[in-house]
Amino acid sequence: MSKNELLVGMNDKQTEAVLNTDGPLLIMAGAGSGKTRVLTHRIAYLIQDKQVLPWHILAITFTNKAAREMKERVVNLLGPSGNEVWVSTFHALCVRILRRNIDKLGYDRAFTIAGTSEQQTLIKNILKDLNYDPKTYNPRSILSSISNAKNDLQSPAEFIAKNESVGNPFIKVIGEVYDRYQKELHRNQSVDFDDLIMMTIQLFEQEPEVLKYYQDKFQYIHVDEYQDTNEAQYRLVHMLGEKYENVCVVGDADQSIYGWRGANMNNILDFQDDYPSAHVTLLEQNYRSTKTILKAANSVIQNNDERRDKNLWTENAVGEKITYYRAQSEADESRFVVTNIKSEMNDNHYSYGDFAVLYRTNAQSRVIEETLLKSNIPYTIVGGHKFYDRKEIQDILAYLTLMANPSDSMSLQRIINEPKRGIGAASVDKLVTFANENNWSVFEACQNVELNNELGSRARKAIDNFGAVMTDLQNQVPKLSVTDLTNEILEKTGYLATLKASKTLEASARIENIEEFLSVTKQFDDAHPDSEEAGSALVDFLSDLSLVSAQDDIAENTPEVTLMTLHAAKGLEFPVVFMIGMEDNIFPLSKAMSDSKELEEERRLAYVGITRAQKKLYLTNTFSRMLYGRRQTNPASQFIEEINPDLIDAVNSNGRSTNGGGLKTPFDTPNNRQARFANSSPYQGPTSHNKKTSSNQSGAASQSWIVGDKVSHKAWGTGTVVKVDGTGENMELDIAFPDPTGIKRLLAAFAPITKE
DNA sequence: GTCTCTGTCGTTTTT
DNA sequence: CGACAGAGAC
Repeated sequence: MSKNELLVGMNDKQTEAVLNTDGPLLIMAGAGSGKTRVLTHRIAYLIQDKQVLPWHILAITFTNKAAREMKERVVNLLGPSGNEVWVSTFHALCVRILRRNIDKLGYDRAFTIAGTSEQQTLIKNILKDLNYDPKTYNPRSILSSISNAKNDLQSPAEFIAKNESVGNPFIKVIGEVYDRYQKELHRNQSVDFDDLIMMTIQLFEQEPEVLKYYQDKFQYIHVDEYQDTNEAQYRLVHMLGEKYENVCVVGDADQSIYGWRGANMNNILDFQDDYPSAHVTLLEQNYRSTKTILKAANSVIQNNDERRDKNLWTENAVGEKITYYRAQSEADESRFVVTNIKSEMNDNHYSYGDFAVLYRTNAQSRVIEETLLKSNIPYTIVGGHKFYDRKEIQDILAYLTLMANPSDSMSLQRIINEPKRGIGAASVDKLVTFANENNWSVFEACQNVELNNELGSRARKAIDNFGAVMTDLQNQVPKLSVTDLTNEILEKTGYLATLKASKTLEASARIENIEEFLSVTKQFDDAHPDSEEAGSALVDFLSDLSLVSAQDDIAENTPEVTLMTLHAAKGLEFPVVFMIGMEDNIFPLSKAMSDSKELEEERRLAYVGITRAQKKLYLTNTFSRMLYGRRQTNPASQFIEEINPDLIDAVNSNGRSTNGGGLKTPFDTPNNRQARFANSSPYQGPTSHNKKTSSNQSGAASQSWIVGDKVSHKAWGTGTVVKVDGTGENMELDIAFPDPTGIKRLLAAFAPITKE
C-alpha cells in the first residue's frame, strides 16, 4: 500500500493530521468528523511510510471497545503487524506496566483489582473500626472524595493539607479513612481503579530507569478522547511523552461530560500551553448528521461560555426537521416513541437497530422498556452492568480472586459463608481479629484456626474445613485452566450443589448465569492456550474482567432498539434518535441548574445527544411525571429553547404540526406554560389516535376486545385473549398463545395482532 | 445464624 | 415509587 492509498478520501484537514507526525499535535475533532479514521490512518502511515516499528507506537483510549476497534482497523490497514501496536485503555496499559514492576512499590505482582463492591465493604469496615457513624459519613461520598484525591494525585496527607482551608469538618475524617483505606488495600495486595494510574506515576517517579524504558519504547503516543483525561492521566501521558514529545491528542472539549469524575477539559484547551510547539488541526467537517441536526447542536453549544469557538459543518442534506412532542405523561411519551418507531420503519424502511432512545437518568428507561415490551419491539439496554454485577458471578469471581491472590481478605470475606457454612458475622469478626493479631492474611488465619481459642468449636471446625478446601483448590491453580478451576470451585465448595438443591426459579436463573460465565472462561482459555507462568493465566483473566465495562458489549448491527443514558451514547451514532425527558429538572438535572459549571456540562451532554443522530432527531418531554413517588410538572428543557424554532416541528399526538401557523414559541417555556400545554395537548378526543398512521397498525386499539377473542399473530400464531385491562390507548391484553410462547401481555394499540 | 421488616434516599459511572 | 441496606425477630 502506498502513502496515497492511506490518504484516499480524506479531506485536507484529515490529511494534515495524518502527515503531521513529528512533534506534539492537537486534533480538535468535532462530532462525526472521522477522528478514528484519522488516528488509525496516522498510525498506519507512521509504520508504513515512516518506518516506525509498531511496538514503538502507543494509542490510548478510554474503553476496551474503542481499543479493540482501533486495533482492528489498524490491522485491516497493515495486516498482522498492526497487532504489535500498543492499543490499550489507560487502565489496561497501567496494569500491564504494574504487573512487571509493582514489586518495586512493595506490592505483589499477582495483585488483584478491587471492584466497587469491595471498595464499599472496605470503607464500611474502616468506618466501623474507627467508630465513625456511616450515616454521618456516607461511605459512597467518602469513596468519591478518595477517588477525586487520587485522580488529583494527592496522598492522604496532601488531601488534608489542600482541603483544610475549605473548612469542611469532614476533611480530616475523609483523610484519615483514605489513609487507612490505602493501608488495607496494600495488606490485601489489592489496588483500586484509580490506583492503577496513580501508582504507575509513583512507580515512574520512584524508578527513573523504568520510566526511561517506557519513554524509549513509546516513540509515538496517541490519546483519544483527550477532553476526558483527569489530572493523573494527563500527568502519565506527559511523563511518557517527555523524551520524544511525539504526543498526538484527539478530542472535543464540547463533548467533555465526565467532569464530575475528575475529567478536566482544560487538559485539551490548554494543550498548546503545555506543548508550545504544538501543531493544531481542526476537524470541523461532519460526515454523520444532516444540516438541520448540526445547526441545532451548534446553536445549543454556543450558549456555553467556557469553550473555544468552533463550527461544525456538513455537506450532507438539510434533512427533516427535528420533531418535538410534549406528552401528557411518561406513558404517553413512550407511546409516542413507539408509534414513531413504527411509522419511521414503514415510511423510511428503517429496522429496529436504527433507533436509539436516550435519557438522562437510568430510572427513565423503565417506562419505555415496558411499552416496547408490550408492543413487541425488540430492544437492548446498555449499562446497568447486569451480568457481572450478579451475586453469583461476583461470588465466583471472589473465589477466583482469592485463588489468584490469597492475601485478598476482602474476597475471602465475601465467600467465607457462601454457600452457608455456619460461619456468621460474629465468627468472621473474631477470625479477622485473630488474623490481625498474628499479622496474617485472613486466609492464613483460616489455615491456622486450630490455634485460636476465642472461637467456638463449631465455628472453628467450619473455618478449618473451609481453609482446607481453599488450600487444596489453591494448590491446583498452576495445573488448571480457568474453566477447570472454576468448575473445581463450584464443585468442591458445594456452591453449585446448594443452588441445585434449592429448586427455586431464582436458583435456576443463577445456574444459567454461571453457565454463561463458564463460556466466558472457555473463551479466555481458548485465546490463551499457553499459560506459561504458573497462575498467570488466572491473574490475566481477572484483570481483563475487572477492566471490562458495559460499554464494551454494545453490539453493532443489532436488530434491536437501543436504550441508554446520554453518557453511554458518546461515540455512537444512529439514524434515528429519540431524546426523551427533555425537561428542566430532569435534563438539565435540577441540581445542575443553579451552578453554571454544571449547567455547561449538561449542555455538552445535550450536544453529545443531538450529534448522535444521523437522519432524524426526536425530542420529547412530559407535562407531568412521577418522580420519587410524587407527580411533578416540569417546564420544557431550556436546551430545547436554545434551538432555533425554525428547525423544529412541534407536533401533537396525531403527528400534526402545532407550530405551522407562525407561532413564535411552540415550546413550553416557563413563561407561557399554559399556552404551550394547550398547543400540544395529546388528548384530542378518543378517536384521534389512529387517524395518523397509515399502514402498520391494523388498528388493534380501535377494535374492542373481550376475553375469549381469537387473535392471530405473525410469529406466535393464533391465541386467545384471556384478560383485558384498561381502555383506549392504555388497553392491555393478556393473550394465551400455544406453547412455547405461552401468555403474553401486549398493548392493544401497538401489538401486531388481528382479530380472527 | 438466618429471615423479614422498616427506613432511607434518590445523577451521570469510559475503568 | 422502588431498591437496598441495616436492624430487629425467629
